[in-house]
Parts: sequence; C-alpha cells; structure tokens
Amino acid sequence: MPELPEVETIRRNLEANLLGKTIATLSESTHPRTLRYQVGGIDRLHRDVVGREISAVVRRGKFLWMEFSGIAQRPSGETENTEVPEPDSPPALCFHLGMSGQLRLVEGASPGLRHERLRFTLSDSQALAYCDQRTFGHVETRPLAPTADGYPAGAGTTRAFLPVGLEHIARDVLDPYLDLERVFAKFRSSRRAVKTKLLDQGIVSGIGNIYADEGLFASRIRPFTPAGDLSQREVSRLLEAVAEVMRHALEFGGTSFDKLYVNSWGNPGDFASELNVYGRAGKPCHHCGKPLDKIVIDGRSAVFCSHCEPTA
DNA sequence: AGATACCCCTGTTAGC
DNA sequence: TGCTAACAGGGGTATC
Repeated sequence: MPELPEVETIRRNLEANLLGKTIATLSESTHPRTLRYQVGGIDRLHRDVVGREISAVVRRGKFLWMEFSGIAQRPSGETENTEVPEPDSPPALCFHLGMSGQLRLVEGASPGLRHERLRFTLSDSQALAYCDQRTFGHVETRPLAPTADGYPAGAGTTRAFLPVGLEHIARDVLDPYLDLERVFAKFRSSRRAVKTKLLDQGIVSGIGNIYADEGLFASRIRPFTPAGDLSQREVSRLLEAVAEVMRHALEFGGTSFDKLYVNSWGNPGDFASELNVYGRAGKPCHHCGKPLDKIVIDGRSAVFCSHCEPTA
C-alpha cells in the first residue's frame, strides 16, 4: 500500500531512468477502471502522451505525475492539426497507485506482468508498465495550472504548476512549503480523532494508515484523541514525528507489508521490519512489552500502545 | 463547509 | 477439508 515513502521511492526510480526519454507507444489494452478519470478515454490518453519527451517526474503526497517538454515529437507520418496550436504546457500524465498500483520499468518486448493495465514503451526499448491488482489506482492526463501559493508543485520540480483537479490535495508532510498554520487551524477546529485528521489529504497529504499509526506512536499521542484537544506544540511534534518516520522509511526503500508494494525494479522495501505498531496488534510493544491495542476509528483500524501513548 | 456513509476491488485470512 | 464472510486500503461521491 504505497504511501509517501513508497511513492517517493518510485518517483526517484523513474526520475533517474525516464528523464529525457520519449514515450513511443501505448498499449491498446487496458482496464476500464484504470482510466475512469481520463477525459476522452484511451484515445485521448494516447494523443496526449505518445511522442512526448518526459521532462520531470513530480510527486505531491501520494500523487505522481510526469511533465512533458513543450514540443511533441510525433512519429513520421502523423501530422498535427495546425488549426489547434500546441498549448504552452502539455498535459501531465498523472498516476495514483491506490493500494496495489505499481509502476515497473521493464524491457519493452517483455511479456505482460500480472495485473498489467497499461504499458508505455519508450524511445530506448525500455517500457513503463502500470500494474494494479485491485484497481483502486488510476491513470489520466490532466492540464497543468499554476499553484495557488505560487510555490513549486511538489517533489521533483521547481515549476509551480499542478495538474487540474488535484488542487484539493494539500502539500505533504515533507514539503518545505506546507502551510503549517493552516494545518494547525484545521486540527484546532475539529473534534474528530487526530488519526482521522492525519489521514485527510486535504490538510496534509502523503499519510496513510501505516505512517499515521507509526507517527502517533513516535509522538506518544493516542489515535482517538480529538484533534482540537492537542496543543499546537503537540501537533507540531506529531507532524515532525511522521516526517521523521517517513525519512527513515525512505532510506529503507519503503514498506512492503503485504507484497503489494514494490519499487520500479520489482523489489520490495525493507521498512516492514522497523514498524513499531502497524500490523502488530496483540504483539508486545517494542518499548514497554505490553500487548498493543487495536481499535477502529472512523472505519480504519488503528494500532497503538496504551502505555506508551498516554496523551488522550 | 464539515461530518458521515458508502462504494469501488480482489487476495488473504478467519471462522464455521 | 471446504466453504463463506470479513478484512484491508485511498479517495471520490452523495447526502445531510
């Protein structure tokens, strides 16, 4: 289940291997759910990406997108409709991996991977395969528009352009331009569980169930504490704890808890063995040895240590 | 606008 | 042993 560290691991894989390359072809077969947000369907996707040179691989929270250079390199024989001028900036190719999406770098002629939904072959015989077992993920092109705050849109770019439709996704917990005052205000004004607020991608993005539980444990805050009961200092400590766990996880290549997450080379991350609480309900706390508790908060499981997380 | 419920999907696991 | 039911997860949508 890819969260920020897993998506960032993939982003770095792709950035190191795709910059400057051109998308040569796009597989015709796909899964309808994968393209459910693609305006114009696969034909439009094809038109938006084939012949484009990848100029950046960008991430905000759990969303990933590729920017293309301005001039399309159409295969010979295909002509552009000169009645319609190229826009200043081509649409971005956007990915959300959901809980089982994978972006894999493979040989262009290699056989299809399990649950492969799309394949972009590249100018150099490589290909990018998009796989998704549970089809919670999606792929689509979106026009770019200036960011509301004027700062770079996310990790991997200095350009302040965000795909249209992602404006509601807040900056993530590792983003230097995250609006902390807004986060504090959103927490302060809510009676909902702090864990629920952490998972709200419109407040601060990139956090899923794993890193929410781990961050709460690290900052010794119980997940069901009403967000508004926390002091600004506590919220600040919590966000820093989440960020620290994520930076640590990034060094391990992310968390592969149930083998659904692998990097672009098909390799799992190594952070699962470092987890303190997620997936460890009933097992002894690594700090105090007491069995970890598991509760349900707003429909999501939450594992915590009632001894080590005293703030309630 | 915030809270809430529900939906999508499938491989794995728990329980009978 | 073999079946069914529950479960996991993120985010979009609809309703209040």
